[in-house]
Amino acid sequence: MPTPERTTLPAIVTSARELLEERGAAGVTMQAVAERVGVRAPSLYKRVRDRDELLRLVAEDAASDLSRRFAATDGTITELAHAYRAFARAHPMSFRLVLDSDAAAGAFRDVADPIIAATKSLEAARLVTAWATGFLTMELAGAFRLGGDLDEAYAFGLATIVAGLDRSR
Amino acid sequence: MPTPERTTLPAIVTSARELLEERGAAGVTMQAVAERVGVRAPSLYKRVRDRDELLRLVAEDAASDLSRRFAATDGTITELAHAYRAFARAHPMSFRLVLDSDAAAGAFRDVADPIIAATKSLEAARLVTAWATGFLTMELAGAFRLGGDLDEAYAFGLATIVAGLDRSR
DNA sequence: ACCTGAACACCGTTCAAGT
DNA sequence: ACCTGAACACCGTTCAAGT
Repeated sequence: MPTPERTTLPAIVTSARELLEERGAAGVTMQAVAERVGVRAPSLYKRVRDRDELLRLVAEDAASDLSRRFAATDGTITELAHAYRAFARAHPMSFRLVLDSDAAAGAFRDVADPIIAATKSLEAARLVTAWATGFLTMELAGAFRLGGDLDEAYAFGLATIVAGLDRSR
Repeated sequence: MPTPERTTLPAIVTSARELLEERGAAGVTMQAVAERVGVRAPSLYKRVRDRDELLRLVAEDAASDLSRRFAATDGTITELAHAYRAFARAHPMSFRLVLDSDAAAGAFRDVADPIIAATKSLEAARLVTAWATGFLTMELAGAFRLGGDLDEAYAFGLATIVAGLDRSR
């Protein structure tokens, strides 16, 4: 006799992502997700193979958020860089999860396109993306300990890279 | 009646770091470390407050490795960037651990100095460090999926940044 | 067809008891 | 003074039994 579904995959992913931001990756336990979604932990395994797959789905959800933010800009490097930083600061744990190798499997695919379009070169896109990713990783990790205005530092970095790209043309 | 010490803190940190590289951060369990060091898990708590502190010590150990590599260069940006990449590829898990916020507490301190010395400016040092850190994070995560020679991409990035820095002077 | 309690293996950590 | 077995709380995961 069929039983009504008491939850859905999207609800599970959403709850997991909330827990990720609230308590960090270690806080995303199957029990906590299940409780938030109104079900017992074993039931989650009807929708998700295991915790690793759930985290991968969360990473993909975050990546699609980011590409939506990119799509909402005018497509210039400056605005893309701004949107990237806004995303990282709004969802720091998601940002870090997306950078995690296991979770990032395909998450960066859609994200890369607008940057390549803006820089008109794969090499240039990689340079800008690597710089922004490293800057934000270090900013979120609190690795910029020597003072200075981080907004300015971000602007300076972008301007310097753009200047270097112009010169090499 | 005193008991002879059956292990030491350095031995524990070394074993933990080996396990980190062999099995990833999740493989660094107190039991695995204890076994490798020839002791039972509860004994580790005589030398280390908890697993988090052990991981912090491992991160500091890795960071001091890196600054030793920096000290072995001639101090130019190019050589520093090269040494950074060589370290990341030789110890990918350690590299990622050092970037982890909890573990990186003070790990980056010594590492930053030679880069500031080479670029002669805090802003420039941050730009170069952010770019290299992001590049290596993405390289290790397999995020550069669109082909191309990564050695060339790394050289191109560095050259472009240096050109940009020259121009803005 | 989905949900659950019970169970298993594993983990971090504490602590009384051994030497 | 250090080491250990036993124990506790917690976690991911499986599965037979319920509806």
